[in-house]
Amino acid sequence: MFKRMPDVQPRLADDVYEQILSAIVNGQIAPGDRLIQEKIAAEINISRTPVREALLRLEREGILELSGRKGFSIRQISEEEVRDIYGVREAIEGYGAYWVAANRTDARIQAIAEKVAEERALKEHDMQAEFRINRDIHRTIVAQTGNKALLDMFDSIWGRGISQWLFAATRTNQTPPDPDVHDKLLGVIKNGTPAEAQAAMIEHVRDGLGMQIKGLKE
Amino acid sequence: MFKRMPDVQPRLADDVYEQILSAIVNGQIAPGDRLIQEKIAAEINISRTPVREALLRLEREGILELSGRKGFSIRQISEEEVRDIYGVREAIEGYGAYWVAANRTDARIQAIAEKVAEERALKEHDMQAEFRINRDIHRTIVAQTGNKALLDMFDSIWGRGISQWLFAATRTNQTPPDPDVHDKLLGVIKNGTPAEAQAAMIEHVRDGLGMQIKGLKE
DNA sequence: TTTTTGTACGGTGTATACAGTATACATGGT
DNA sequence: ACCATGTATACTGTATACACCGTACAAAAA
Repeated sequence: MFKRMPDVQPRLADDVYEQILSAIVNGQIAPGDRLIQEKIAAEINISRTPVREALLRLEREGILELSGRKGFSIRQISEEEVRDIYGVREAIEGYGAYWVAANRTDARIQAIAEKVAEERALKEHDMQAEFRINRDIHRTIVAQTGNKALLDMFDSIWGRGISQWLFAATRTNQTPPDPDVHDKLLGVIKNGTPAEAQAAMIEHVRDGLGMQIKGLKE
Repeated sequence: MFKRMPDVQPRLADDVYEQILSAIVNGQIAPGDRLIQEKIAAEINISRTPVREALLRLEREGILELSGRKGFSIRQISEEEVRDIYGVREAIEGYGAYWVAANRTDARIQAIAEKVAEERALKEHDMQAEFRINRDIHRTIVAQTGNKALLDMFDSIWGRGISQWLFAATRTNQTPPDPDVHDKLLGVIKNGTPAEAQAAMIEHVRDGLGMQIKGLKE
């Protein structure tokens, strides 16, 4: 009763972090835009300190970069880095698929199936929505392992690709939003051996890399 | 000529970060010790700001935690978290071993062999030295992929275990520093199929987990 | 014009100052 | 002795102030 005090006092920096990140995902901040500490601080009526903390965190996560004294901006990543990121995804998500297939449960399969259904039900096909649901599906698979550290890695590696993903996706928007692909993947996780599930996931990720590179090259 | 200006001006926070981290690895900071921003700042004659940035980063990386208003301290992790960490290691390092075996090169094998030799040559068997060389071996394997993102993940996940590892190792210091284990692993990477290399690495990591848990339980 | 030099400005990094709150300790009542 | 209450202290989090330096632009020299 009387409401419990939270263990750790909230930090403005966390808010700012969330706001900036979702602004990137929503396309309100584009590559090339300059993020100035004081500007942001003034805009939301707080001081530079928490804003700075948020920006530094985003920098460390590879999402932003600091260009000399011209402020922060979305980091442009090279093709090699994209390949690297997808390599990590193979490692993490492949492991996740393996684990889920090895520790199969109705509840776990169900959780994933729900996300896939969400994708199928998706009406608006803007890139941001596509991105989110796609990430959610993959994230849900990894989340089924119950391994928090693994999920952290997942979030970390997906954070890096954000802007690039959206950029490439916008270019090659012939990209069909085929939920069939995910259905197939789910099928293997549901019925295949762990090794098969892992292989299917890795192949699926590789396909994504192909798209990405194609979008980058044009 | 005339020396080049570094692209980005150095930050005191990075120094502080390194210092605190190595102080942890060297055992100068033990679990339970309280890290107070002002104290640290005074000790190295800088202001609280960069110290705070370093501490926040260490907190985000799961190495430190903030306990109310009692300052930061080394984060104690549960057995479940240890298991999680080792799961991630299986994913990342298993992938690394697979990759190296699949893209075998004399130079790559050599680089790893050198580290293993270093371990064998090790004279002082204090826990910190053991920890470092062990990590270096594993890190070198992953590094051979040339995948920077993967290496980041490696560093990230190893950072979390530091204190726990040292703690457990100190307890069960019957732990023999057997370089044979790593030699065997290297052998599989050198001569086996990629799948075999991956399996060997995963098994090796699992053995490590066993030790860790044992040390934790006592 | 073109190039150099000066200068104001913009932006980060660091230091300091302020506010708020949990913790610790002391004090007094029982 | 023990518990409750008050009060000081010790931290963190946030705001503000200062220092420094690269950039941009303007003015002067060629």
